[in-house]
Amino acid sequence: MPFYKRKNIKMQYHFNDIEAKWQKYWAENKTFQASNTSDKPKYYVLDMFPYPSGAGLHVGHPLGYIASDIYARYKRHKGFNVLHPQGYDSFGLPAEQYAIQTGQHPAVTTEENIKTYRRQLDQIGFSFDWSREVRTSDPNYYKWTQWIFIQLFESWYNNDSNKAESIETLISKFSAEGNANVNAVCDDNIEPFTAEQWNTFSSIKQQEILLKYRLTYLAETEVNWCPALGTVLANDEIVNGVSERGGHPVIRKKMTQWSMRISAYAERLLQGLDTIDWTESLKESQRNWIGKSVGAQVTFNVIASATKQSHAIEVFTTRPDTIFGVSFMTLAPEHELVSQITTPEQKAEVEAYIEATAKRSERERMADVKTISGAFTGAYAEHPFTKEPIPIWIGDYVLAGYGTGAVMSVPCGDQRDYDFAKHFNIPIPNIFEGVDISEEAFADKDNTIIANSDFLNGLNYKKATKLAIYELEKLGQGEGKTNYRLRDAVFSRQRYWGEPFPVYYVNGMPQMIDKAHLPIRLPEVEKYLPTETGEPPLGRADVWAWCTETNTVVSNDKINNTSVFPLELNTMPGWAGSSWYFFRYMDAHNEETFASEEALKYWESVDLYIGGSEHATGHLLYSRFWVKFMKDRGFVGIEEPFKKLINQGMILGTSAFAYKVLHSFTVKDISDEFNIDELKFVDVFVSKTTKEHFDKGVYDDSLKESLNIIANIYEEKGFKVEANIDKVLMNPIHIKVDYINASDELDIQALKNDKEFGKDYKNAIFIGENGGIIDGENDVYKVGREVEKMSKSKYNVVNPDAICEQYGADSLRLYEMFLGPLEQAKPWNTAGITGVHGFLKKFWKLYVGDNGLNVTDAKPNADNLKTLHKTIKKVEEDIENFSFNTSVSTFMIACNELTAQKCTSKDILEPLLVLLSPYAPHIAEELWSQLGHNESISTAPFPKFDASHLVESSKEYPISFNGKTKFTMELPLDLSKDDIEKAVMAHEKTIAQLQGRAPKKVIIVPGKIVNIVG
RNA sequence: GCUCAAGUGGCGGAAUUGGUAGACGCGCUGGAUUCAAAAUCCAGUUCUUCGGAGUGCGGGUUCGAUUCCCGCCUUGAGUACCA
Repeated sequence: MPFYKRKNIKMQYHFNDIEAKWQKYWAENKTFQASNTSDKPKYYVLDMFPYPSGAGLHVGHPLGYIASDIYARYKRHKGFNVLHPQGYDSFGLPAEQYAIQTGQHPAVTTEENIKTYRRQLDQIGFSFDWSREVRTSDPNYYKWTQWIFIQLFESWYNNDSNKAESIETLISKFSAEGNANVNAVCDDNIEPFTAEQWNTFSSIKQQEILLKYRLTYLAETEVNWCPALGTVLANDEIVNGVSERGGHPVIRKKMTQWSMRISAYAERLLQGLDTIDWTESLKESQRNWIGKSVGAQVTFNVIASATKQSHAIEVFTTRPDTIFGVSFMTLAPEHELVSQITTPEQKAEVEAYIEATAKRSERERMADVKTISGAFTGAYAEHPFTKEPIPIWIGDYVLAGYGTGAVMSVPCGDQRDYDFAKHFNIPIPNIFEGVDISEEAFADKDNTIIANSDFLNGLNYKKATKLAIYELEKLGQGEGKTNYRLRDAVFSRQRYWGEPFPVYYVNGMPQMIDKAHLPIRLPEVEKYLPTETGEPPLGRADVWAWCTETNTVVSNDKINNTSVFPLELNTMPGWAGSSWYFFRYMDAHNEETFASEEALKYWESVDLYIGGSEHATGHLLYSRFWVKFMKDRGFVGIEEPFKKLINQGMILGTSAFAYKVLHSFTVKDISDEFNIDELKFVDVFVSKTTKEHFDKGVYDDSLKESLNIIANIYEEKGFKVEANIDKVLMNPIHIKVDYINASDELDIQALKNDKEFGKDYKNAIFIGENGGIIDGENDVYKVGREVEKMSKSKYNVVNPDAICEQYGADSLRLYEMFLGPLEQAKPWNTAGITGVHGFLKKFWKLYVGDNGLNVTDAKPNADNLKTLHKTIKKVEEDIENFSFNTSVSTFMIACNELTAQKCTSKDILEPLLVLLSPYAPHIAEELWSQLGHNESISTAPFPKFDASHLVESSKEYPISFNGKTKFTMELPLDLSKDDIEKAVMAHEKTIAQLQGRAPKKVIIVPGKIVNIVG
């Protein structure tokens, strides 16, 4: 850089130097390290756990981090002891898939990715306390994930106390009184036993029984198996019937898996939603996922025939009030009773139907809701009240997995039953008073009056339901019941890169390894694929057996099943580590426990959690589940982990398109020999305006020109061509957004020099807005733009590194906030960043002039004070409301006003810096230090708002006629209504508006408006 | 289908309890400065037939509606035969 440009280097806003300087300062001085003891009130701000992906960050990722960072910094100014940590959810599929492809150990790639991630985060200037960093793949961390798993295994859910208890309490109940009086959440296939029986059961038998009660249990369950990924998936990992990651098909398969008895917590998870400050939409999706329905379980006895023994069908219904409307029953084709009750005459039909439905994939069944299908079993059930026979059908609209897998079909009150009845000509009795059911079912509970229903006649939904349940209970054929859609969560994954279970097997029964010997470290394997025999990747480990004598992991050869036993081959799912990480940040290096009691007590729960809404039914539900469990067992003191939660909206990309002209030519006189390569198109692109004309059917000069060019090229090569203008096509081609300027003009030279794609455009011809071939500066090429999801394939990804280099982190932070409301999806367009960058330059100039610091001890004037206090008020309100976009505007307005006022007063400019510092911390720190401070601005007190500076003596009243503002009038604020009216009526413009008419009414709201009606 | 959001200039968006619709910024237009460009600064920028009209559409409440109520349309997200 030449000398003359360098001489006042201190005077200019050199954001790169400033930002590097302060990032270094913060790191060296541990500015943001939070203490677990403080006189200040605590505040815990957390970002959702990032997975360190290989692609690094794009500008969409830091949006939430910037918002939470602003809030964290603001809270420090407000005198809080702020915990604002960051870490990595570093186990996961992508690293493993990469390992499978390249053979690289996932730990190695994960480490590299974390480095990139960290560098990118650091350059944005976040106030994270990195001393508390956690990584789920770190053995010192997953040691405690394993420990929590053991605690779940050692617990059962007691419905009487409505909480999880130690399994010991259950064992003592069993040995004292058997299981008759145990009210637990457990498997449904439990046989009753007495204390005597329990005490004589073998150890294995006892373990088998206990497994049915434990909060994490091993059971053969029907799971979602993804063959392509070679693993099972949880319900929330499947989107539209295919895997969320990769979009691979998923099939149902029976496997022995670890499961989490989250269903025990269904009601508490539902109730807890009312106590937390989350968005309604997020709570709603959790409510839907939990899917509570209140109704009754009813027993229908199957009418025994000569050949069949008696059976009973259990159904769940939310409408016991409609029990007299039952005209058939429907079982899921998979229902276990189907084969037993089907009559010989119907056997062939039923079996054919079951086979046909089994063939249909889950996806087909979901997609094809309209087709009605089913089969009659030939069997009849007896109505509990009328004792009439009811035909039993099977149909695939009844799901095996919900309720009891069987329904009492009330066609007059349920549209699906109605459609089924119509289709198979089953009678549709009407049990509703004054309702026409000739066209469709009547499902409106609120307006129901029951008829044709014996003792229920004349009752409404509520009363009839109650009475029906009462009568069923009297018969012993039913009871009130609440059902939840929420299923227990499968916890095993057939993967390598996850937490190993602290579990070994003795005679096939799982045994927990004692806490003292944790962590059980992930073993080495030579390949990250399942074994040839279909076992998970850990099946490849040579050293993966547990020795109960040395309490160590030993070589598999030593397995003797007396002292050395095989270890569990599955690993834990991605959500294991992320379900409790917020506790570890409180005390990240504790080796005695997952976090000390004092730390847990001090930090309690996360006060503000910011992240994406995609975790609604996964992470956010599982975390709540684990926290409730940990509270029950006394490990933590809170019921809900995240008090307030905000979902940041997605940042979309603004894709750029160039329009390639494609032409169909009639090639005349094709000679026998020609080189097909010479026929290769030379790409000709037309500018945006031409494309718009073309879409409207206008063939402008630029299009004609481009066709000429193409024709000429052919002619030069010896072909005669005849262009047919109706066959012209225009293909939009994605262009890397890096080469587009603020006016949507393409930098053709830069595009042609692109390392990756430049060669594709080397010979391309661009025709500009004015219709000529672009050669140098003669014309510009404009691209079309469209908002799409930000993705590599659309060439609209913007990397924050480039933004930081060109405009600085403070500009990036401000611009991300300036784009719009935090929670809304919004498009990114780099062009707009010049606005906030220009603001920062102007802001800098307010403090530093060509000759040094501008700031003086001059007394502020009334205008200066008004600007400052208006800004304090607005910025404070905005931050409290998470309306960060409007604060940025407020800063711009303040800067514009103070510049116009030529304000140099330190009394104004110093507090203004504190206001700005959460948003643009680097420039604030720099100017703060130039003002003579030796301490970081980060804990400077937030300026106090003083309303007295905003008091006005007059108001510019809008004078409106019939609600339409016509002109304004400056009037003193202390004027009475009458005086205002007089003054307004005397105004010449009022007289002109009224043209002699007398107004019907004059509305005056002092300090607001005047409205003249008439 | 159901649930939840959201529809305002060329674009991102603002208007916090009903009270001057379009703040702030981008882009655009014109001007200053410059040999020139960048940068910077100044002015203008909803539409308009210059009467007005105007916040997705149609009604309503009100002196007054982007804001409240009713009905519809569109877009996005989630969910999907849940008995």
